[in-house]
Amino acid sequence: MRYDASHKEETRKRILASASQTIRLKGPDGVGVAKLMSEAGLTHGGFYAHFKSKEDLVAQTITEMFETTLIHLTRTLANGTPSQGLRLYIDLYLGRDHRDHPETGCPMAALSGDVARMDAAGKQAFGRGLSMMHQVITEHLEQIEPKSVDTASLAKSLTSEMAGALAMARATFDDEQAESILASSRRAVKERVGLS
Amino acid sequence: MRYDASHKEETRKRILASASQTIRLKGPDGVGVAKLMSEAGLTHGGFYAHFKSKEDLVAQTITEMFETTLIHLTRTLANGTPSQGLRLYIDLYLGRDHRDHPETGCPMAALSGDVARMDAAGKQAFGRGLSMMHQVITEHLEQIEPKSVDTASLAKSLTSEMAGALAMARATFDDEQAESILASSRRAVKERVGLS
DNA sequence: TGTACATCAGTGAACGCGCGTTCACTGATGTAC
DNA sequence: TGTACATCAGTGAACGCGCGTTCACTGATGTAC
Repeated sequence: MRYDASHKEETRKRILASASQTIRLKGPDGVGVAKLMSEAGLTHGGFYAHFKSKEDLVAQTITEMFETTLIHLTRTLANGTPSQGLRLYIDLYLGRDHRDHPETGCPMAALSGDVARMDAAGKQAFGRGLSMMHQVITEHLEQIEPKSVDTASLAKSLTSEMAGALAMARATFDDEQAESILASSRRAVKERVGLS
Repeated sequence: MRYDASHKEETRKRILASASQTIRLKGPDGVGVAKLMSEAGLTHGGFYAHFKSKEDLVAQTITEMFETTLIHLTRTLANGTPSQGLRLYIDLYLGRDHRDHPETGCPMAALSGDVARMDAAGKQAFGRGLSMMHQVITEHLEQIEPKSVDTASLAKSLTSEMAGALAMARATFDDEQAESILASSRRAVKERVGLS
């Protein structure tokens, strides 16, 4: 059973990758350690060789989620001109596919409520991710409207609206209502960045 | 131990009132039935005389929360002129006090993530509340800018931004970052409704 | 080259605990006679 | 008016279960001699 030097790290990454999906889907309190380990093809006993506690795992998955989300954000924004890239990101973020797939989607919309109830580690991971999202969007906005009074402030406001709209759309049973919430923010966000 | 006709209903309301606070504070999965009952001065066994299941209780508390929130919204908007009322509501909603007290605050910011993972009853209660919030804000916006192209759409967009900003502010450990997120949306929301 | 031993990622039984839910019971009071 | 009984909100013991965490163990392989 002895493995090469990188094996343990690979296993840790595998646990994180599957946990980050299940946690977004069921919530941090919606899955147990045993389930998370079995999804990674392991038994629960080995968990504590990789993580200090379940809380630690959750904080680490939050970091993971934001890393993946940031890569996706950067790639999407790079499609076509800065304006085209931004339009695409807005449509994807506030689209039906994203609404229906929290497991691979933005952690801001999926987990902010849970993180608000966590202690330091989780909030710090979330805050770091949030700050990177804001930064990437701020820099992108500067390419589009270099004269905006406060691009950083606009980036935060837009991010909050998008995450909020997605969270609201997911929290209603009425499909039409959900779509109308997303459509309202799709329109408003585009208008606010001069894409109307 | 026999009580008058209204006693049972009063007890139910008392359970709902204390549960609605604890559930916003700890999350639906963060408190058990026994704790919720003891907070209402009762023992856990009596729970099922009032509610079909814990899920049922959670759905009913969501309705409760929105009712209280709507009363508060309506009262706040009625302060001074329509513009003054709206300004006050924005400042209170996106203020430090609201951020620090989810237990008496807006259910949209506190519970949307959890509701997204619930089944029909919870989502329906949330969707109904959301729809009433949108309606009250739409009607208020019409008093301020009767010429806006689509007041209902604007109301939804603003609501999403405010709920999103509050949720983000609560999910970071860094006080300055949280304040900056709230400040960005305070400014943006006011600007969007012509209160700058 | 062949043997003995150390390493350590992963296993699985076990822990105490709190969960949601059920149910036989209590006992104060309203109602029937 | 006085007694027997029905009602039913609330009690508390008990249920099976899954939770997070601990720990003695396994066993394939690298290393020492």
